[in-house]
Amino acid sequence: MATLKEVAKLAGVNISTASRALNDSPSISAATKVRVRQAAEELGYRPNLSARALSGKGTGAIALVVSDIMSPVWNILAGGACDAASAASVPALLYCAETDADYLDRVLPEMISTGAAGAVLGLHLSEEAQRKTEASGLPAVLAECFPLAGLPAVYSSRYDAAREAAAYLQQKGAKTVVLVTVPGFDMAYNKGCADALKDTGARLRVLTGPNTYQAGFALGYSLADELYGPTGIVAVCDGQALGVQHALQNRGVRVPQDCAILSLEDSVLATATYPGLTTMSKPLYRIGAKAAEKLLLKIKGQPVESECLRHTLTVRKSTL
Amino acid sequence: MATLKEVAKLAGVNISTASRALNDSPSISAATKVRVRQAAEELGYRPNLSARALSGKGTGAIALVVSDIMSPVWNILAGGACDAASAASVPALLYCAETDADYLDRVLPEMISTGAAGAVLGLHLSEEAQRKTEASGLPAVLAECFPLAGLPAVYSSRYDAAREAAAYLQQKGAKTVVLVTVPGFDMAYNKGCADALKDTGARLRVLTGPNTYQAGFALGYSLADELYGPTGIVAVCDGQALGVQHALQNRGVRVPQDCAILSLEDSVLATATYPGLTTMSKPLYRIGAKAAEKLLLKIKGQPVESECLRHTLTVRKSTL
DNA sequence: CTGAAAGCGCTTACAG
DNA sequence: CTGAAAGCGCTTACAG
Repeated sequence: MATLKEVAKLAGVNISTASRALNDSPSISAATKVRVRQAAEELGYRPNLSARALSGKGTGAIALVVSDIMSPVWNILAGGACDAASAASVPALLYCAETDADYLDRVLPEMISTGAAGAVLGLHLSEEAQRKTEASGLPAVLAECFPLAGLPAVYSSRYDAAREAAAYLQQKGAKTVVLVTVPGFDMAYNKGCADALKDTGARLRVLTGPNTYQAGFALGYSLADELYGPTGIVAVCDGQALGVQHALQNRGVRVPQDCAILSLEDSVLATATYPGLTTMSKPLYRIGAKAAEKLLLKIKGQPVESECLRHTLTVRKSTL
Repeated sequence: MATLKEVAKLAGVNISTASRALNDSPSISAATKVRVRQAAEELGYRPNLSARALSGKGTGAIALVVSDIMSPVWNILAGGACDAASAASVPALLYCAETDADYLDRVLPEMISTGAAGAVLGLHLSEEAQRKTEASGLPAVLAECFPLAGLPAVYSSRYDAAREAAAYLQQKGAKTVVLVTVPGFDMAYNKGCADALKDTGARLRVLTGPNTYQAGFALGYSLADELYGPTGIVAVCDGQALGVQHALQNRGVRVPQDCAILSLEDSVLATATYPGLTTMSKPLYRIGAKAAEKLLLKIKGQPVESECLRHTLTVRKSTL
């Protein structure tokens, strides 16, 4: 790789002039800039980011941490953040951290050591983890994680999604709404459903199980025996939703006629099934992208605010 | 962040001694090593990777390039590579490149500029792109991409997967095997199926369409009219396979009794459907992990060989 | 508008 | 076994 020194030599200027020309400093004559740029072009010059980092500017690299890149949900968020980073031509470092402890003990120190300019935090972080991140001084913005400390976040409202989903099903005729969720998950889902059904005469049931297709299937199988009258299911994850759906269909329950199903995710699973799964889709790609954009602003010292992005209802065939 | 200088001061040694102690140089007394390490621990010292990179060692960061992190296939490969990198505690830079041109014009120069020590190339690269990568001097290993130039690769055999899939269906009674593939895809799939059916009396049909559920659905719909006798479908991707399956079922074709379906991927889609999709699964996670491990070896100067990893047959309910 | 110099935090010959 | 010094490739006050 050509270095700045060689570029400067070819352009016949001092290395510091070359540096300024390439960084578009206002105190450099247009003629010089042109000359230096041509030289850089000719040599295929690419700045060494490590050197740049060391001399003050930082590599500009941002870290992207998600709980699991292999999940068909977090990978979308990562995709949005990655695209935003590449649009701004800053490198993106990928980290996976499944637990708070792993994040705090391993990932956070590693990010700092690597010289990341900031981090997009696309995973569920406790208040303590959020506080410690802020205390570390590393600029960070949360992605699809509710802000509990001072860090800004880009996220979608689970409460709203659940409330609108339950309301939608109730309006379509459901007398019973079943919320299928995961033990330990955000209670905002429960509250949203409950609020939507208040004073409607429809009742709410809550079923919990692991976030998997198999668990949903088991839940659906037993649910089939207890279905009386028009029912709507709000599932917190696509996998669960499909498991429930297939078990019900297997037991002779017609979807959506006897029982409608709506998921609060919107992964590949939602479209690759028949009948297609209706979803209140989280804008994960945009959340990832926006979080990265805000991070870049924050790194530049600009103030950034938290932002709640709207989900959108995508009606497919699992609801009326 | 504490610097090496502060650690050295606290340990009462010269900075170069501190550096060597931390890097476990053989020419440092055990007692000194202990002292320096305690000092580092006490200060929460973390080496500045940019500085290290600049002074010769490289950041050690490896680049991870995939065609699309949002795909439920490539994200698994990325997950394997990411885990391997973190096990070796080297940072992983994530890049997405959908085309050869984007890879060559944007990603490759960026990786070099960022000072990546090497790259795991988890995308389909033409011979030219492979050659240019090698010429760039950046250590690289291909992941799930057939080696066409000098770069080593970790991949699975498409020919074998297709051949075994077709043979399996034929043995289960299929008189016609339909290969559902994507225009422009590797012809090894076609050849594998053809070879498997040679001299069996079973015939091969090839249908092509985009790699999507919708395209598969359309294909399946028209295929339903032309089904005579026991048929087996080998689909190159899960999305297509499911589309075909659902369309057939929709048209009254029983899966697997009238028509068996086998996919050559094994994404989340395969398990989150009913009946479950039988697959000849590519070991994508292991491919990603192994490619990263080999890359790390290659960076250290050790010779590495290409390796073909076996797929495994996962029988679910879409075949007899 | 441009140049000479210092410095970022490390590693690694070179002495001792 | 340890220290003093040079150097990696940049950026940025400080002079001029």
